Amino acid sequence: MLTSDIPPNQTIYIKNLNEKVKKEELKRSLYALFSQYGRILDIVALKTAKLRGQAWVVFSEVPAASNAVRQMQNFPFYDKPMRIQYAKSKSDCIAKADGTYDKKKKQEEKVFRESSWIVLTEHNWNLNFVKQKFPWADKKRRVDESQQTGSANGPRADSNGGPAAASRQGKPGTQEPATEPNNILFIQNLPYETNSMMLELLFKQYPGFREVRMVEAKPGIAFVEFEDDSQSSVAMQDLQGFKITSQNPMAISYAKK
DNA sequence: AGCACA
Repeated sequence: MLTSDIPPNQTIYIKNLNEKVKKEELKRSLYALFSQYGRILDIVALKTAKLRGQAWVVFSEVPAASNAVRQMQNFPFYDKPMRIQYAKSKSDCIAKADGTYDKKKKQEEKVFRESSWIVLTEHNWNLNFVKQKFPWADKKRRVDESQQTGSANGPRADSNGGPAAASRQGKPGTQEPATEPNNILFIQNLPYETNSMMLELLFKQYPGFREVRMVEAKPGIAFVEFEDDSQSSVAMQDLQGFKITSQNPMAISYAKK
């Protein structure tokens, strides 16, 4: 997501902070620095591997956040220029005040994120493993596939893991796939327990994602809609063969028109 | 680089 695409939020997200500064000191300094823009309701800073060097400052009003984003952009702070954006989501302290905070839902999301992280890790591990072992096979497969599907994208540089079909084996129950590109993808061979949230998590990382539709009457299949054919094709190539469970490589084709 | 609320 382009940073300019993030809608205004009363919380700002700051990165490129000096990681050596202790958490409490960091919060105090951020407070001192940013309270000139408005009332600060909360500051969140964690020092976990993933979150160090970042902080969230929650203002009571959006305009305060806007001014802070603009005016403190690149401000040298403990010898490093701050990089400031709007936060991508609402802070818990706001949601709690709103009454929109839902502890149960949050917990579910967290559990799910953790489990899908494992799946993703496993997925990428498989890919990298296969790529190292059989680079020729991987390349060949990709060429074959892009010809076969008539995709406009063709083989492309791997960014976050590359195509997923490395370990695709037989496709039980696969019907004759539609070969004509479509902005809607047809997913088969999903494990029974798949829900739309899981699929959304996988597919929404690709640009143009619109929605997941599952067919309650028919477990194991789903439709995933993108804005256009080329965007659906990218997702298809990348997630082809993705295993939600080790038994279930996804079989992705274009939906029939 | 990295978007959370221990």
